[in-house]
Amino acid sequence: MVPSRRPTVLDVAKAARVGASTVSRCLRGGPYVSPEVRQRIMDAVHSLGYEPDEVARSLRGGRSRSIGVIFPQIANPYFSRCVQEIELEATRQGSSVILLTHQEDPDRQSKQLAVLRRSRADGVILAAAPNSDMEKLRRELGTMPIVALDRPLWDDADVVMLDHRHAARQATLHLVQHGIQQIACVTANPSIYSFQQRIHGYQQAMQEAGLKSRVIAASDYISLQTEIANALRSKHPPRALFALSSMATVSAMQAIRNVQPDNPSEIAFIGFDDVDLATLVQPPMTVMVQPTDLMARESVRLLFKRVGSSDPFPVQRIELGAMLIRRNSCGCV
Amino acid sequence: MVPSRRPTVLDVAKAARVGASTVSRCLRGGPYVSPEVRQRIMDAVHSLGYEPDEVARSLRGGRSRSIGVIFPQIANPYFSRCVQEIELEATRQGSSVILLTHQEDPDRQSKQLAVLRRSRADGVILAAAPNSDMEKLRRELGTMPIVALDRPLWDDADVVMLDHRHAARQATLHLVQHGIQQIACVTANPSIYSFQQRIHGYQQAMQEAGLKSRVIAASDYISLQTEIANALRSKHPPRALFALSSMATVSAMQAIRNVQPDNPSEIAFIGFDDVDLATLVQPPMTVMVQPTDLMARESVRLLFKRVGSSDPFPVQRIELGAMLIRRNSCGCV
DNA sequence: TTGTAAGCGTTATCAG
DNA sequence: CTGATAACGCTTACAA
Repeated sequence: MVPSRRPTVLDVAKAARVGASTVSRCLRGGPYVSPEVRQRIMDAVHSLGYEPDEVARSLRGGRSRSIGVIFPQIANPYFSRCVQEIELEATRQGSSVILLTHQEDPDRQSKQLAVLRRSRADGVILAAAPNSDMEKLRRELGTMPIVALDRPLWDDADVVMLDHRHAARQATLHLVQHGIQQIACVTANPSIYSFQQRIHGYQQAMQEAGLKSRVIAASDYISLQTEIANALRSKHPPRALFALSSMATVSAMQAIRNVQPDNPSEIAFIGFDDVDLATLVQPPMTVMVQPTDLMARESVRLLFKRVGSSDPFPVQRIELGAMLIRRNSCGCV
Repeated sequence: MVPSRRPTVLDVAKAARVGASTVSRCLRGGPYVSPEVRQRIMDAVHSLGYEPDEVARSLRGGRSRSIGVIFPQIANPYFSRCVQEIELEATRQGSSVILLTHQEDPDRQSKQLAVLRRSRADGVILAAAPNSDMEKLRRELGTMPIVALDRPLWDDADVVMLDHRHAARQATLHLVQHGIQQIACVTANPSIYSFQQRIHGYQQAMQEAGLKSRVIAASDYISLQTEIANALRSKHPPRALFALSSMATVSAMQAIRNVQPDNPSEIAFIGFDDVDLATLVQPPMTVMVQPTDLMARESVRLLFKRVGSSDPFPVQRIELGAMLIRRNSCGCV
């Protein structure tokens, strides 16, 4: 009878009347196996339903065929798309994904890194929490290669991200070209790198245009909305809003609707990251979209290149451009 | 000097001048360790920076402290929220999440299950692909406990899901109560269980009301939109649309806009799952929302209960209710 | 209370 | 070409 426990190489070896190492060699496509023996082994494998045990493999070999992904959170159009694409690419490469979130908290991030170290992840893709202690983080990585996504780490760490500054500058300039002068920028938690850079890009564009910048920030959805509404009702209200994330986009749209229910197009608008119904609000929303899939895929590929080759190649810092999808909220017709 | 390789129990044992098993016992909070020895061990652990190796632990102990999550896809408001909540709860329970997608393809699903088996996942949370061969799936699980999410498996498998039928029936009835008679239901791929059930719920409500049902289905975003537009332009167009998913929601809204750009509120509308800008389209969108976080959390808890206790307790089939968020698109004022 | 030794399932090494 | 054997790092009997 078939033993109730999972069959091991030894069971296969016994059934095929060969040694364990021959089974191993055969299974991993190694040479030095006579066709005849190979046949016997394969038969045994199938009849026993043998499958190699990844855990034992990892212990023996060092490689765990899994990569860690640590993101701030997942329920957000940008990160969820990244996760999807990473999963697809990792599966293609025969690795699995251990998914962890740090919720923008460096301490939680440390814990999650420890999880990956202890489970011997082959590498890490990380969108780091703000105020991370980089020296510490570097140590916490141990020997795991890392690729930063969306937010860079230190100088000689691979990173794949948007050219946040440039993207924000372009969006702002677009608004300027529509002849608008009072342009405010609205953002969630500005201690986050990507938002910081976008703020800089916005400010730079405003300065170039000789305009005064105005940043509206708040860390949660609701208070951001209130802040924006206040600004809109103030003495000198902004005539255009540039939202730096999908969360800020929703807050801003909400605020506009509350303050200006009858004529929302009075206030020009550009959002960041495409949201579900962007085409269906009135006026249809102009947005900066990131090449999310590309970024995610590249980060995985880069990571696997690091994992694969022990001799290091030059650091890669990939900064991709965003695309402005012009609909009508910006003032375009 | 500290060895360059990661320290092991043996290094700690040596440094603390005790046996390896004492270190192990001490670290896992076992009894039978004198305070004095414990101190020496702890010191050694800290000075060496020792961390137990999960891989070795799994190999020895059977438990891998990781659970597998197989979803159709992730870039979707419903599943991404589920993933987020599952990650949070799993982390709380000291396990990590291996995230996999099957893209509604049973073959890919089989492969992903194999991944989990081979990496000895402690359990699986699965939203199964349509047309899965349940007998096969059951075998493919091996000894891993499973909890079905969103879509059930076989009779004696735990499941946490929406009462899809009831939810759809309620939404439909709500439309009926507004005095509308021509109500069409629009859905993506109707071979998916949850959509099937929602269709049944819709049909049941229509029948109860003595009305004729009409289901508009297509498997991709674009063709669904075309189908809907055609229906809307037909001889006897529906006067209300009930979309069964967020994807269908977007298609439907798009179609309404294309056909009826000036007066979108001519066509009543209820969507499924809250989308980003649901409050901001005109008229604000009425939607059925699922208790996503609760469902995700419960599925993890249930799974861990199964993993923890070897003696089986009764099968749990948890069906939660959805909530109708009444805004204005349904006809409410 | 503590230490020794035997695995867990694989694979690399190195003799046959 | 093939097969013992020794790790990989940990835990769990079983002895001491």
